[in-house]
Amino acid sequence: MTKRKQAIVLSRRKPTQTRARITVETIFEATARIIERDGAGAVNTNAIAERAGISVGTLYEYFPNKEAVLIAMARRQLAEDEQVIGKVLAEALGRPGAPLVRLVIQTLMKLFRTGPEIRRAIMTTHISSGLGAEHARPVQEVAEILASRGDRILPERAEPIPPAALFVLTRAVIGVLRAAFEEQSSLLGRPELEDELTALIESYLARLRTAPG
Amino acid sequence: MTKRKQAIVLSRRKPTQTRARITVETIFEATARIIERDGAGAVNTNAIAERAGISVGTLYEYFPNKEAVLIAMARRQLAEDEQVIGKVLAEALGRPGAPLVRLVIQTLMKLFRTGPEIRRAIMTTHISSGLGAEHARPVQEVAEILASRGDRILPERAEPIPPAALFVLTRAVIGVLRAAFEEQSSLLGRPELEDELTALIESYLARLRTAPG
Amino acid sequence: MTKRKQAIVLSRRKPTQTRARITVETIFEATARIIERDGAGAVNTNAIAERAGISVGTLYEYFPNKEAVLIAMARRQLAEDEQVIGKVLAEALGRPGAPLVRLVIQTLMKLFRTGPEIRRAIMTTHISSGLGAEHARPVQEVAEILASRGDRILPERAEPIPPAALFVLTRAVIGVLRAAFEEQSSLLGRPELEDELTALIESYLARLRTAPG
Amino acid sequence: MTKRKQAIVLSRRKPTQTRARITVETIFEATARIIERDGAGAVNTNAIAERAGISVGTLYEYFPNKEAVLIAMARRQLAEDEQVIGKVLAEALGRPGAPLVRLVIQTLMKLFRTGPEIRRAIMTTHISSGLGAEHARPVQEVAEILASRGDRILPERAEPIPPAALFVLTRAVIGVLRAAFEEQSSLLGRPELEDELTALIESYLARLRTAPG
DNA sequence: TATGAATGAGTCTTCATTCAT
DNA sequence: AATGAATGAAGACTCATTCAT
Repeated sequence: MTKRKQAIVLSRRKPTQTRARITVETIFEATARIIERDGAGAVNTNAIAERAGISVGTLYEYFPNKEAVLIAMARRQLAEDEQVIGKVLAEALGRPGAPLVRLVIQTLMKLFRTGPEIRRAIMTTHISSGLGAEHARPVQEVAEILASRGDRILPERAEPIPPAALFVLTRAVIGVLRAAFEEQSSLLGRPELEDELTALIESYLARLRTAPG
Repeated sequence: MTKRKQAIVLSRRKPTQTRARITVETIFEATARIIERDGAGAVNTNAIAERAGISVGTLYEYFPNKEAVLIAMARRQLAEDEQVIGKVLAEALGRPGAPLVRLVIQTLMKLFRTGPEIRRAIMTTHISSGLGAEHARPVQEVAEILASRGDRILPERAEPIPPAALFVLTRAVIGVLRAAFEEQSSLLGRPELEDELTALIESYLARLRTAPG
Repeated sequence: MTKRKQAIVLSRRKPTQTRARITVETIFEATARIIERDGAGAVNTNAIAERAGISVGTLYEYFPNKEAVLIAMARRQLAEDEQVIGKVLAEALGRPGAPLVRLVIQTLMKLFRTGPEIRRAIMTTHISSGLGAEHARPVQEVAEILASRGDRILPERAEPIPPAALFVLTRAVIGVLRAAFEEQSSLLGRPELEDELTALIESYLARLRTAPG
Repeated sequence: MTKRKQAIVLSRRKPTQTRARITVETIFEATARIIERDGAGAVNTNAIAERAGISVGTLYEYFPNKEAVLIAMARRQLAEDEQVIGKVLAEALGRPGAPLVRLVIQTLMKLFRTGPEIRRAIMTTHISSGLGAEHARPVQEVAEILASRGDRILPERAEPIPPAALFVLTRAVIGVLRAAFEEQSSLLGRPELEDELTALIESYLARLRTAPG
């Protein structure tokens, strides 16, 4: 019995996981499309399953409940955001003189511009589920990198940026962007917003540089 | 019949309006308590009516649908916020040397700290209903006042603050505060947050002062 | 049609093989544990298979449907009960002067006391499936033995005990015990119950002895 | 649909409590008919509502959940049983020389004979819900009356019947009857069953009369 | 104006059963 | 023989809204 069981586990492992990933992806895709076409209110498990071309039962094989689908989507989105920003940052850090803050903000703006409806819907669930803190992770990550690279960003400052400053820095950025897309502000596409947001952060960083530790 | 009806309406107008205001207030109060005690998910018209001590029918006499209740609450909250901030600002402007920005931020922080659950719930509906822009009104108002009082806030600047700058300014502030309470950050009660947020705004204002129009 | 009702075929494969018997036993064991831990409502084929360490498919290889599992369990339990009582009876009959009725009742009480939840659940299904008559078989068997041994139990009586009397006798005993454990009566563990039940049967037997055939 | 609506209109005219009673009765009636026609497994809230000519919502206005409907039915049945038996008993006690035990058993048999499917279904739920003890109430009541009327039933006995004896007495009777209808025994309609059950109880009572307190 | 019983479409979720591997 | 992912019908329950009184 034990022998057979182990053999099966080993042999089925790979194909199962690949198929699972595909199914999950299909579910996310279906959910996104529903939000896009009919609004967040139209999201329900039956609709998701139908659009995904699977049965509700299968959906529930992958997620314990409806909320879990949205949370997983939010997390995946956040992880993707992190990746994108990380890549931009890495590239910029390797290029002396690159406008770091502006680049990051540009990247964030681009992210927020694509599929804002979907982003809003999944993030709302995410926050409602008490997972709001995860929300700022992509920017937080960047901020931490910038903070640790004090020699480049804040050359005159030896001490690390205090937590409150980091919090303000990151939440200010995403707060402005969130507001812009929540309000469907016409500024979202415009360079002024990018300029001002960059100015906000840079002036703050300049202050941090000279502020008493 | 019509004649008499009108006469009655005219004669009862004032008491009726007072009663209406009381009923509306009772509905708001009931809704707030439900959110507070059982979460936003427990809010439904029957529950509101029951807790308010009225019938669902009456509720629908005052509001066309459930969403309208939440929107009205959000608007009232926003109006109240405006009042509070306006008062603080007026007082501060009358007192030369008062730390305007800090005072406003302190006031905002206090507002966000009280009944965060309720605030979040009604604001979420508000935003979902596409009314997100109203959301920033209290701060916007202040910002506009400050901007128009350029002589005091931005003495060296003649031109009005551009819209994008105003947007960034206001949304950064509420974005930070929103994040703090959505994430239930321990920073919410602490003076560091106030300090850093004040610093953020003041450094930005300083930059605006000297920036090319 | 997902939930296809099949004709009652009690088992698909004959457990002639040792492995088959082990698998069936494992299924019973798993079912019993689920009832014990989470109640009869938690019994479902997927859960049984999972806990039994087999796949649902395998379960369906041994039983045509869920109901069949419970019925088979009930029957096995009943057969076990019969065995136990038969052994007690045989031993008592070989020992002149042994309190037959009391011994049987003691044995029955002990049986009902162990795993009452499981017993109830499987017996309920058993009865619902119209197999209630089998339910009294262990006691019936005993009663028939006693009846046939009229010379010892009812010495003055030549004729066999009529069916109605046998029915009343047997069902009264199991009825009292069933009630005791269904009502979770505190009497279940007490000697008074045993005494009174013995008295009930003995007084009835005494009457039968003298009653007109 | 129109038909139903009118019926509702008519019933709405009556006082609230009367209407409620009627609705509850309609729900019970519908449930009983479903059990009768399609078995206990066919009972579901939508079916009940449909057959009752009301909406599911209305059903849930009267009962918190499906189980509650069955429990309420069981309780009403039990109360009715009590009433019937009480009446028979009162009448018999007023008539010296009346065969009390036999009359009660006759009455019980008649009760068990009518609508056995329904009785079984609602009583099964009742027991599953841990309310099994209520199940014996009608007979218990009678037994207590008989016990307190010791002068008539057990003239030589001064002390009250001990609880265990009462338990055995009552559960034996309902146990036999329950078995008879659960097994759909052909004895249910026959006088032999009545005779033997009466004999069982009377011989036990005779023993109790002379037994040491 | 107020009432609140009634409505019923809509949602989530479960689970017995199948079948391709 | 065994597997277990997939199925999808079914069912419990909710709640925004209406309307006759």
